[in-house]
Amino acid sequence: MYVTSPVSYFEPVSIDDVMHQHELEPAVYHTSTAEAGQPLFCEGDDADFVYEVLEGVVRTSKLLCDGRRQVLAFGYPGDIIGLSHDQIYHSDCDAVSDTKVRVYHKNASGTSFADEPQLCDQFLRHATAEVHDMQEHFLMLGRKSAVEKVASFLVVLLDRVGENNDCKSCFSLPMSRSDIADFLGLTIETVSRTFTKLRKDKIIELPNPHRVCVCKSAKLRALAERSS
Amino acid sequence: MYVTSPVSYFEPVSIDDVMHQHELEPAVYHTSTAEAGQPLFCEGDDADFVYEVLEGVVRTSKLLCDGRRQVLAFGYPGDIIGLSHDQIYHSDCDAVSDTKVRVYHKNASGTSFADEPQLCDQFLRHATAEVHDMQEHFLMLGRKSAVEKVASFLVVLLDRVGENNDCKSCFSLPMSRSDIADFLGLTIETVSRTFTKLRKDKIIELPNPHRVCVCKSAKLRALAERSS
DNA sequence: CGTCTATTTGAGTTAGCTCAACCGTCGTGG
DNA sequence: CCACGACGGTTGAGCTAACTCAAATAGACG
Repeated sequence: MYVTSPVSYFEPVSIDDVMHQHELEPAVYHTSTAEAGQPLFCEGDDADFVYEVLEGVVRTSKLLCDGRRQVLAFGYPGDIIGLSHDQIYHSDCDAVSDTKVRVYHKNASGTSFADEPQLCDQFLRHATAEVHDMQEHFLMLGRKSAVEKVASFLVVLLDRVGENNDCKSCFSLPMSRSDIADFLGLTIETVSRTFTKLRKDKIIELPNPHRVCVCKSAKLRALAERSS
Repeated sequence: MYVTSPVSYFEPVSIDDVMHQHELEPAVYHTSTAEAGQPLFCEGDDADFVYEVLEGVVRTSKLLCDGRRQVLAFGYPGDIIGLSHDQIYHSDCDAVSDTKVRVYHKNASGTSFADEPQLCDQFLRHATAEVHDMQEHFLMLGRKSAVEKVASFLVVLLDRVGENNDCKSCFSLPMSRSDIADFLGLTIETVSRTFTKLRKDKIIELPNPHRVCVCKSAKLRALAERSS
């Protein structure tokens, strides 16, 4: 699911499994790739496809007309992107790193999934899980300080993609500081300063700007999880 | 749908209609009332019911352990409250004003709606519409100034429940300043000051703290819709 | 080796916060 | 019937976290 929440309750089930279970023809989907920086879709486009991220990371975002941007979510493998209630995408989606996706073609009959109940139920699970994650993100955007925001962000990634290296847990940060800032509702400078602060406090290490090693995950969680 | 977005594309369809269409027994739901201030459910409770607001206004919110609160949404008639991906509510829900709700009992088989495809499809529409509205709210929480936030909030209500009184459009504001503050990620004082500013600029009138008349809706929209 | 871009760091500013006082309404009890 | 207290809302004054603008640094790439 989307990386918006400090805790993930939802166990993703590949939509592929559901499709196969019900012997839907492979014609209704195919796989595709996108290079880092390439768009998958733009706000306003007809929402003809639903995407499942297989490899890499994508970013969904919305723009204000004066250029301010809000990153809505980073999509990691297993995440479903592009569900829309009205056949139009309401955000931009771009590949952050080189990405492989599975593309589901919308059923010709339009927006209804009622004639594919298993798929519908699966999408409903994804949608409600997404709502849940977005709610955590709300709490973060609305009520947390810069340190709490950055710590929360790192904890989500830690739990989702962290790999243990002798008592440290490391992961890559494919997105730019600007992406992180626009995700957390901060400026690039504040994000950078906050990373530096966490590094100076020996809570994390930054071998390079796109790699994080968490040394004191308990302290990091304490900073993030002032949430109940 | 939830009041989170400056623009509403989704035309709510009462779940009741869907139920009747498919001749589901009335036993699977009933109506209920809640007085202002009463809880409908709490974070952590088993998510046994899904609610549809019929009359009044409800509020969903989450708390940080130190008491900071984020109001996630205000639920107006037609809105669906309480969908969960894992059978547990992840927010509190309380009645803001005296409220009438329709209560849907979860199917005994558990979380799946696959055996009620029409209902599932309808819930999926609600869920994706909710995701859409939440995305607009993200932009607001993350990237807008206090004036833009308050203006956006008023525009949503204007479009949803505004009633024309000679060239003004009026509506009631049943929630407290504190609810509004926690919805917009501001403090009570900032909300109050912003209302005062809009009043002094003759953009709105405040006959009393819980009633708003919008005099210059174009100006209000301009303040809100710096969004694209 | 120079250029370009992303990131970090520094210095000063400000929007919104905190704390405190004040106001108006409403319900209660003398 | 009026005084009083409680509560929600408004206003004021000063503070601070995060912002803006600017400069320094560091890789990446031709």
